[in-house]
Amino acid sequence: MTQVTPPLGIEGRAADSVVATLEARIVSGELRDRHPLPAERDLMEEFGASRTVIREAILALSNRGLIESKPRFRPIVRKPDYQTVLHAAGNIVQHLLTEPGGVKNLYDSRVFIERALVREAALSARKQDIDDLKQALAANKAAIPDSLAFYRTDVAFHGVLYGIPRNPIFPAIHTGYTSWLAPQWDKMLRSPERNTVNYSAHAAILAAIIDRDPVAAEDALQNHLRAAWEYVRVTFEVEGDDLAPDTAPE
Amino acid sequence: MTQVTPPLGIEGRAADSVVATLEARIVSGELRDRHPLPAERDLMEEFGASRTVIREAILALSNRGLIESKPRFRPIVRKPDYQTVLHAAGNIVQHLLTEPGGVKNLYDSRVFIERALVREAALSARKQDIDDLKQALAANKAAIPDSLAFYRTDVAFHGVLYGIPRNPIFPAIHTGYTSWLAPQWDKMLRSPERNTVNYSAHAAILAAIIDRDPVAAEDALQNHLRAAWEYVRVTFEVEGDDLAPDTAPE
DNA sequence: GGGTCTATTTTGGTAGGACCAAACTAAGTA
DNA sequence: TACTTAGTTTGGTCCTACCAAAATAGACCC
Repeated sequence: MTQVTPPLGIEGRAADSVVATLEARIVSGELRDRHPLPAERDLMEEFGASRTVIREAILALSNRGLIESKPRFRPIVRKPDYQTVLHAAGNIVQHLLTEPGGVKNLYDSRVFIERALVREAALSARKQDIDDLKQALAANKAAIPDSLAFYRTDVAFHGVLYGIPRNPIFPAIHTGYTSWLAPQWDKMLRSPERNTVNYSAHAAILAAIIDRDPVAAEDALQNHLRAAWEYVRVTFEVEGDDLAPDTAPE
Repeated sequence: MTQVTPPLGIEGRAADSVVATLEARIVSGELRDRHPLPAERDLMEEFGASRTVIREAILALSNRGLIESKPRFRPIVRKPDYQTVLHAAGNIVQHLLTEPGGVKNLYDSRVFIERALVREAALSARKQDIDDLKQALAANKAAIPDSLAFYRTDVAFHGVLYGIPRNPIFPAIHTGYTSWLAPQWDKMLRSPERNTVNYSAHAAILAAIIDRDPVAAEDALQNHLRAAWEYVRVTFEVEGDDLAPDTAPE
């Protein structure tokens, strides 16, 4: 009845302006991080929009990672960081991993990155970095009997490598890799024997870094990750060879 | 009035099941790529859900990149690929770039990746790769007088590097970099003189690759990108020094 | 017959109202 | 002060209605 339908011509969707405004408020801090979003009914009053539009906007923000929206709870504002980006990408990555060669591609990219990381570490790691690696390695060694703890220290050790470039993008990538590849990794059988092998590999990498030998570091890292891949591959017959994308007969 | 409110207890949001089903149909190909999605009213009949729920699901899929939804047009199905991931991340990346040091961080990560890429190229580029690089370089040279065309061939040259590992993730990363950094890049003044400098840098990189000299290739690449950064920095006083995040006074 | 203009039907976008159940608050009680 | 409970938000879902733009069908002309 009381249908006005404003301009609309150039506007596009009405929810977009709401999204943009809320987005700006979140990044500006006007809507504080970790705080709840105003109630939908308040927002619709403020924006003069219907609840439909407000909900649509909230949903969009939620899907973009700017808002954390649990089932029946008040949405929580999440100021975006490098972590958020990876989180947003996560959904789609899951699909890609199911495709033939998907896991291999992702793993290979990880190997590629980490090869460059250890090389960088060997060339320009600071004393602090070396100390961090030593500490992570020690924790790694101590956790050999406990496979679950070992996994955590394993991740932490690699995480130190991602921190060396002093670029927040790399730690985000690291958590991306670990979370995305975790499902594959979790299937892997763990044992103290296996842990010992991995610990030795870590030790070799660190030794090469301390020796300032980028080639040795890169080799050690590559051997380490390649061996790990072979281990999961032969154990579970994951798809994908060294180079061939592998024709998985549907 | 006719309110039933089914189980709901464990279900969570009703749209989720719709999202999951449509998601499965898209990846399975039942909903074909590049084809329009069924009408909302058809979907609500099929799923026995209200239009609200269907729209919510469509919006979610759209924000995840599985659907391309233009203002008033029928949504188009987009089977996810490595490109989609980057696209989905794009929105948030934009915000991060506005923060102090954001552009620098992203650019540095690009330098890091490409250093590793040219290194890899020098070590294991195939004849085909070399030929592609030669061809891209020739196009680059021919485009020196035309700055716009030069930019395109510039991007293409770097793109060849991203293709060498034969991993579809890298080309996706490349388009991510180019699209995300494009706004900064576009502000840069272009000129045949500047183009000549960049062309020479490309030539040096290729020469080092052909010589199978990874160190020289990496150096050439690093010099090239660092010079390019310096150029835009001094021209527009972009925030960010070599290491210091730099306090940009608002 | 093929192409162009027009009337009709579809379809997405938005509004507004209603209801439920879970979450939240506040009052009241032990 | 701590716990219970009644009342009040608030998010989730459904429904009906309407508009305008898009898609389609049909009439029309060349």
